[in-house]
Amino acid sequence: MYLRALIGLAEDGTTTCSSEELAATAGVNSAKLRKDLSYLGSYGTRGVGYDVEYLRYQIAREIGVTHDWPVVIVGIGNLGHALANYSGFRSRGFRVVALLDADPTRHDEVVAGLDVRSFEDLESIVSDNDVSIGVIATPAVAAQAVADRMVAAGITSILNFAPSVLAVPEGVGVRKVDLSIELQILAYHEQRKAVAPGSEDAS
Amino acid sequence: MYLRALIGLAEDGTTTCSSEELAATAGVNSAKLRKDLSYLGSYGTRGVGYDVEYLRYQIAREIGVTHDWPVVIVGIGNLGHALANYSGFRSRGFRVVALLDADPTRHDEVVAGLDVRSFEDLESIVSDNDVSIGVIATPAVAAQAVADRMVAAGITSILNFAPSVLAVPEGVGVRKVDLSIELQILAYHEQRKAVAPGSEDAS
DNA sequence: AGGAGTTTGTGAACGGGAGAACAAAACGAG
DNA sequence: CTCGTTTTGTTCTCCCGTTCACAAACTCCT
Ligand SMILES: NC(=O)c1ccc[n+]([C@@H]2O[C@H](COP(=O)([O-])OP(=O)(O)OC[C@H]3O[C@@H](n4cnc5c(N)ncnc54)[C@H](O)[C@@H]3O)[C@@H](O)[C@H]2O)c1
Ligand SMILES: NC(=O)c1ccc[n+]([C@@H]2O[C@H](COP(=O)([O-])OP(=O)(O)OC[C@H]3O[C@@H](n4cnc5c(N)ncnc54)[C@H](O)[C@@H]3O)[C@@H](O)[C@H]2O)c1
Repeated sequence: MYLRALIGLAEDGTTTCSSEELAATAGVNSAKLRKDLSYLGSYGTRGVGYDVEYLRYQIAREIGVTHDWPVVIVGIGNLGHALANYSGFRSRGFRVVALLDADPTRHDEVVAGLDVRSFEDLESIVSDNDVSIGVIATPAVAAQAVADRMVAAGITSILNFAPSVLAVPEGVGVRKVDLSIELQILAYHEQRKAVAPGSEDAS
Repeated sequence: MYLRALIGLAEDGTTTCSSEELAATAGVNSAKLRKDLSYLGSYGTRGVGYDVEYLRYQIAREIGVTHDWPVVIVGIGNLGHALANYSGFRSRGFRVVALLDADPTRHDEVVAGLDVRSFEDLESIVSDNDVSIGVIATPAVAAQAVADRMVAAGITSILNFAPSVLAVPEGVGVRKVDLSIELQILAYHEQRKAVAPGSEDAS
């Protein structure tokens, strides 16, 4: 989030910023921001603030997005199409190297300049491109099988959009994005507001 | 997550389950699950476990998804199309009542059985359908303006896919889904694995 | 050079979630 | 009816993220 805020500030021509400004831009408390940044090193100047470009590079280096990460997307349905066409990944250090789908009727298609390939090609694509990050956008029933195959092929980080709990070996990272649950959380707070007006907790 | 796990168990024909089973299905610790459920009430039977159907209803009621929530989606680009076509929302208690876009060339289109309408129609749609939840899938630069207008129209919960920090009045709920940040978190752990093998923290 | 004004970096207090552990409750067998 | 078994509900403790508050460090002005 700080990296994103810094990129925004840099685009606006800001060269220097205080922890207060940066925290406001990122939407967090300034003490938290300073403490977070202090874990990376002492990149600020007391009485002055942080150099936007310098701090931006330092955070990017720490996160590991100074070079591009190759990514494969599996499941080129509604969501897979959107992800493949999303330009934001490219500009944030990720490069989609392949789109895979189990459905042979999809293999003719070209999406975002890449042709949809067979899921069978996973292993060769992963080893040829040194891919370590995979995105799962298949139906929930297929997600575990896809994940198993990804892990076997050498992928060690998975972003899962399917609403299912994935079991993976130790050392493999998984993050889950579950849109229905996000909506349900909103609905819960809505209901609370309706039931107990005045005592709602706006988080 | 528990609700989803319960639905899965119910589909498999399970009528009763222990906190241990349910926790394993949902991917959490059983003590945490019991504590979470205890906030809703005492719906289990000691020595037996939980009745799947009963607990499912109780959780759905507590969350507020026993009836459908109307939802509007603003920004029918790549992501908006995917969301509009997603059947999972409907089956989890959400009903997309309108698709809005500022671009007039999109207004001819029909997506998922709904025609894309002008953003100008927001106010009338919200009041006619009693909509309280809005989804933002526009570019980041437009997100704040869209949010302001949503709030003015009466929407009190926003799910934001644009990578920007939204400022909203007290009492309005906002949740953010940021796919790039999810990937960056994965990349960070990847880099740590590469730099310090053996000391990785698989979360 | 020195003092006033800023802003960082960090120690200390706070709050809350997560897990271990156990008493209370339900059930079935004898 | 009683005892043993199972499983919940809850307490207690630990740990970690967040925030406050302040000394240290830097700039600028006189
Ligand atoms: N569309 C959305 O906006 C949205 C929102 C939230 C969650 N999701 C979740 O994302 C996932 C994908 O959603 P969608 O709407 O794109 O579904 P979809 O049905 O449109 O697409 C799924 C694709 O996966 C492919 N597939 C199926 N099994 C496969 C396998 N074993 N290996 C490789 N590919 C396989 C199918 O051929 C299809 O092209 C689902 O789990 C859904 O719940 C989607
Ligand atoms: N496509 C993805 O997979 C993806 C992934 C992550 C994040 N996002 C984010 O989601 C948002 C949408 O992405 P996208 O790929 O669908 O972009 P897109 O450009 O394909 O679609 C954006 C749509 O919003 C409409 N729009 C623009 N300004 C508007 C306004 N003021 N009011 C109403 N509608 C407006 C445009 O006409 C367009 O149809 C972006 O903020 C993007 O960063 C997208």
